[in-house]
Amino acid sequence: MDNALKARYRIRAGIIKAMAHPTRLFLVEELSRGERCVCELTDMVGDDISTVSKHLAVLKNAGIVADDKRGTQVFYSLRCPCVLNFLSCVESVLMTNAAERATMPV
Amino acid sequence: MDNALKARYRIRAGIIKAMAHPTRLFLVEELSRGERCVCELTDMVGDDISTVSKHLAVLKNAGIVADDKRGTQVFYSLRCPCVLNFLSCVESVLMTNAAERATMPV
DNA sequence: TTCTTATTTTACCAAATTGCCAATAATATG
DNA sequence: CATATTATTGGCAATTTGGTAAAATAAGAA
Repeated sequence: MDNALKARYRIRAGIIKAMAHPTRLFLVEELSRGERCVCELTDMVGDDISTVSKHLAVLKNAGIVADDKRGTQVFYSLRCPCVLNFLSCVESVLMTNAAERATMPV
Repeated sequence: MDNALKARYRIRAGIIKAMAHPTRLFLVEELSRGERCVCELTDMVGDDISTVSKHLAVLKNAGIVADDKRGTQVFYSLRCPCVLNFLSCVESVLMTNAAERATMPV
C-alpha cells in the first residue's frame, strides 16, 4: 500500500476510532436525541467532568460533534446524523454473532 | 450509568474498535469485493504476514469476518455487508469537515 | 473586583495496542 | 519421512490511550 493510500485509511480510521469507546458511543447516541451541555452529559455518564470533556474533545476533533458555548455552558450536538447507521449495523453484527452461537455445534 | 448499560456499550464499542485501524479498515473494504486469502491480503497491505493475520483475528473475534481454511490457505470474507454503511458515513463526516474548513474565517 | 459555576488543559501513571521476529502448527508434495 | 508453503501464536519494545487530580480559563453574579 503506498503512502497516500495509507494516509487515506488513517484519516478514515481516525473517525471510526473516535466512536470506538463505550463512553463516546453513549455520548453520540445521547446527542442523537438533541443537544446537551457538558454537565448534563457528565451526570449521565458518571465519570469525572474532565474525562467527559476529553471524550467530547475527541469527538469534536474527528468532526462528529459541534460545540456551542452559551454563557458558562457548552452545548454539544451531532454534526452528521448518519453516524446512527453505525449503530444499527453494529446491532446486525451482534445479531449475526448471536445467531451463529445459537447454532454452534457442542 | 449502571453496570449493565455500561457493558452494553462496551460490547458495541468493541465491534467499532475492531474497524478503527487503517489496516483493518482496508481489509474490510477489500473483503467487501469478495473473499481473499491471507497471503493475497498480505501482498496488498505490505506488512508482515503475522501482522496481517493478527488484524484479521481481531476482525474475526468481533464477528465482522468469517474464515474458511482450504488446504494451506485461509480465506476470509465479510459476514455483515452493512459494515460498508460505516464507510459511506465516514465519507459524509469528511465532506462536512471539508465544507466547514472551506468557509472558515481567516 | 471578588466569588461562583462550568469547562478545558496539564501532568502523571496504568493499561492497552501495534508491529516485528522467532517459534509453532497444519497441510501438501516429493 | 523430509521439506516447502501458509498461517497463527508468543514475546517484546515502542507508542498510544484513558482517567483523575489539580491548575488554568471563561463568563456571569454580587
